[in-house]
This record gives sequence, C-alpha cells and structure tokens, in this order.
Amino acid sequence: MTERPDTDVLFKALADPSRRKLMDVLHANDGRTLNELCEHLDMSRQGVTQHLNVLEAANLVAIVWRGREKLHFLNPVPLQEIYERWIAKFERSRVKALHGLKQRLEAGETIDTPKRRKS
Amino acid sequence: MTERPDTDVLFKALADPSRRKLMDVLHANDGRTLNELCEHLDMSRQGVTQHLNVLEAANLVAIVWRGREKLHFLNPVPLQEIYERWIAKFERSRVKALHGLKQRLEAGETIDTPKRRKS
DNA sequence: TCTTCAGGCAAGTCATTACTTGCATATTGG
DNA sequence: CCAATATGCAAGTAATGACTTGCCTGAAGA
Repeated sequence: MTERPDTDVLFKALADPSRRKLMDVLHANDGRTLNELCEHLDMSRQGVTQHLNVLEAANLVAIVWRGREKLHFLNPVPLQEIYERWIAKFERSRVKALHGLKQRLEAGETIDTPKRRKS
Repeated sequence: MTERPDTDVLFKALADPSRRKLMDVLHANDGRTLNELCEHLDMSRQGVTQHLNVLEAANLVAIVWRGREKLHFLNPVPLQEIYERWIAKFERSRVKALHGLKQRLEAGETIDTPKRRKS
C-alpha cells in the first residue's frame, strides 16, 4: 500500500499560501489570464508563473492559450484523491483511535509524569 | 475571507512523504512509541522526532507520556477542516468551472495556437 | 508595419527545511 | 543503586524552494 507518485506533487502544490490564494482567486472567477492573476499576488510576474507551473504539474490548474494570452482553469479532480486517500480514510477511524487511546493507557500504569514537560 | 493561521501549518505538515507515512503507520496501529515509529522510517531517531513535532504542531498527532515512553495518537479532526475549506468548496464548483471554460473560449476567437508550445 | 502587450526562459540569491551527530537527562528493571 | 533504555536538546550541513532581475519571443492593434 505505497503512495501514488503524483500524491507528493499534489500535497506539495497545496503547501504554499500563494498557490492556495491563486486557487481561491480562480475559484471566485475561473479562466483568468496570467496578468489578471498577478494583480492579486504581491510578487513579480515570474513568481506567479512559477507557482502556476507547480499547480499545473499537480494537475490542479489547466491552461488554454487564446492568442497571446494564457487562460487558467481550475481542475478540482485531484482534490478528490486527497479526500479518498486521506480525509475519508482517517475520518472513519476517529472513534477507533480514541478507543485505542483508552486501551493503551489502561494497559500501562503511569499516565501523568513528573519531570517530563513537553505535553 | 482570508485563511486561518493554522491552515498553513496543516498543509505544510502534510506536504512531506515521511510525515504522511508516519500518519499511515499510526492509522494502522495507533498509540505507538517513538522507537516503534522509527522502525518504519529510514532515518535517524532525531529525524523522526522532528517530523512528529511538525505533526503535533499541526494538531494531527497527540502525545501522551507513559513513564519514559512517548505514545503517539492520530487526531483526524484537522483533516476535516481541509475537507470543508478545500475539497467540498471546490468540488461544488466543478461543473461551474467547466461551464466557465466553454464561455470564455467562445468569447475569444483563437483557441489553438501556432508558435506557442507549452500545453 | 511597428510599437505595445502578454508571456517565456535562465541564472542567481536568500530563506527554509530535512536530516545528522554528539551529548545530556529521566525512567525502569535487576 | 546502577546499567540499560527512551527520549530531549543544540548546532551544523546539504538540499530544496521561493522569489527576483534581465533579456527574449510572439501576437495584436493603431
């Protein structure tokens, strides 16, 4: 049960606030050009381009050329993979997890600790 | 509609394959000690500790001390935030997005392009 | 046609991150 | 009480990532 190769690309694409912002902007109004997107980010055009390349590599954004301008469209499909692989899977185990906690704690004696600080 | 501050910490925590692996291991069997977790990762104990600290900061893993050993438990709650803030939100707009694509393309004339290569 | 506009490519810088090694501390079991 | 075990803390390194600047190319419109 090893990880699909594009999973890493996907998560890394979502890991940057500027890229999430770009997705938000596209979500509000899909099909924008590069220059339009630049107006929402406080960085150089090339910076935005690089972020968009990452999103495109993760298949979260699709590109269509219209003449000299580049239109960007959201593709939410990969997000579905995250849902299935992560959210659903872990949500199902929520009750189980808390149950396991109790079991383990009751097995060992000590619970609270003296000298150890960190949580 | 700006991003909650812990959102970034959460996404960054999920962005590393070793950390996702740790979550998988905990999902398979919750409540493991640090040493047990180390057996599944090909790196030094301190490396694993640092990854676990990131997961703990993101509130994805909870720690309980039992004597000298540190038990780790999954907390799937933050994943739910991702679902609501990201998956559900963008999934709802899937049809809308593709519709917008058609509209934009029909508005402009050119669709296919000559000299431009990329995508 | 020729200037303006939209965007690409390359290389360099700076910060962050992943990981290591070495040593210190607390707990447990004999 | 003491050796072995479980983990923490600090500092260093090497790689990755985010962003910039400068220059180049192709399409549009007066």
